[in-house]
Amino acid sequence: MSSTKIPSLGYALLGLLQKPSSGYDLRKVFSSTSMKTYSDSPGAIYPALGRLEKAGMIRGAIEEGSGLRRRQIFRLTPKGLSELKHWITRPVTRDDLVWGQQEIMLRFAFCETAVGPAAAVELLQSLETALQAYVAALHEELQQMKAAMPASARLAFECGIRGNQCFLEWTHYALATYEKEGRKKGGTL
Amino acid sequence: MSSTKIPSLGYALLGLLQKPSSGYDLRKVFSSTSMKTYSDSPGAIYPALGRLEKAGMIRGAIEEGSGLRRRQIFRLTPKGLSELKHWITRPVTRDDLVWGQQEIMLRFAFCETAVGPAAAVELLQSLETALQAYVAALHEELQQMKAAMPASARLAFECGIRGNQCFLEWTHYALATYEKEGRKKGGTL
DNA sequence: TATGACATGTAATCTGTTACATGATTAG
DNA sequence: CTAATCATGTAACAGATTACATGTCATA
Repeated sequence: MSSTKIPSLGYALLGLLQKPSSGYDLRKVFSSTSMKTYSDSPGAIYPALGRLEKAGMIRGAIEEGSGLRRRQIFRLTPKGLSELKHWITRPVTRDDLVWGQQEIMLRFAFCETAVGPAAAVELLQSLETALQAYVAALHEELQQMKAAMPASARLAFECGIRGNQCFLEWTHYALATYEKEGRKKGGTL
Repeated sequence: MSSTKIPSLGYALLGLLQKPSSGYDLRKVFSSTSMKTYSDSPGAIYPALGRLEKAGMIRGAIEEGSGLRRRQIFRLTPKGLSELKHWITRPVTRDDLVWGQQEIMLRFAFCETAVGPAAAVELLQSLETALQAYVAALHEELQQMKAAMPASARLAFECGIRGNQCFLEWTHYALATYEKEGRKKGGTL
């Protein structure tokens, strides 16, 4: 629907802004904890927030009078929440896998709070399907090329296959976890 | 030694140029096979080759008279080979792990042909050490945070841990493979 | 009053993406 | 002759990195 392309960092910010935060808060999330893959530099985050605000995805309000220096607190707009949901719920493609789990995991991590547990299960199923095909294709590629590769190159390739296989097993584990949760709460999937 | 910073794509090109190739050859490597993570667009590769040539890492020579259109074949210079070796053999840091296996695997894949099998074993050992510490740290972080996380966020975190654990197991497998190779050839490690 | 943490931003530079432009050679 | 493939590039733009600049507040 919206034609503006949002880079990965933008979606990370949208997801985190489900809880209203200042730019500084967001930087701390990126610099501490996991998510260190995203830059915590102000030169990345403040311009990104500016772009999101201009696109109407978030709205900043200066927090007054709380003693400290002026802090601008950003919140998701309805449009921003909608965009976040679209990004999360779209099916997993081969390209998503080629270009690293990073972004898929971000989608999954935000899924439950932004869309709901049922969407998390759907995302996992989509991921499972895509991974099965991808792992099979990688196996085939290895068979065709392994004769012409030096040992280290072959091992590096095998590492990629194992990583994706591990990822696939994780989807089973995650689905089983949701099934258990579902039974406990008696929800309809 | 050399002060110019080379981005990941630059090292990928240096590694591939162990076999002299044209820009077009390199693009095909990126677009087909694995390594799809690197862009195959001419706007990325030709400028990158130009920078490497200006830095004295590679040298291009126009291939004449072979019937086709002029093709420029690039070769590693001694300086370029030295830079490649330095990049491959430097110890694996925590940051290398945080920022994805991608680049480490590239180093490993080129290791055997650029430096030799003994260096591959050293790289694997360095990687193993770094991974053990990293996995332990991730486990600890999970323990501290799991109470405050929604299920999907916790599962996403666990996915990261499992992935690194799988990666660690791969290093054992790869080391075992090299040990076997070493015994077969009677080399001294 | 000086230091450090809080908090926000800008400017220069580099790299990558997208899209376009060019030209040679080969297959139909 | 025309289209596709080989082969190389450029230009405009978006986004990230790095480094710098600014200013508040608490505390030692």
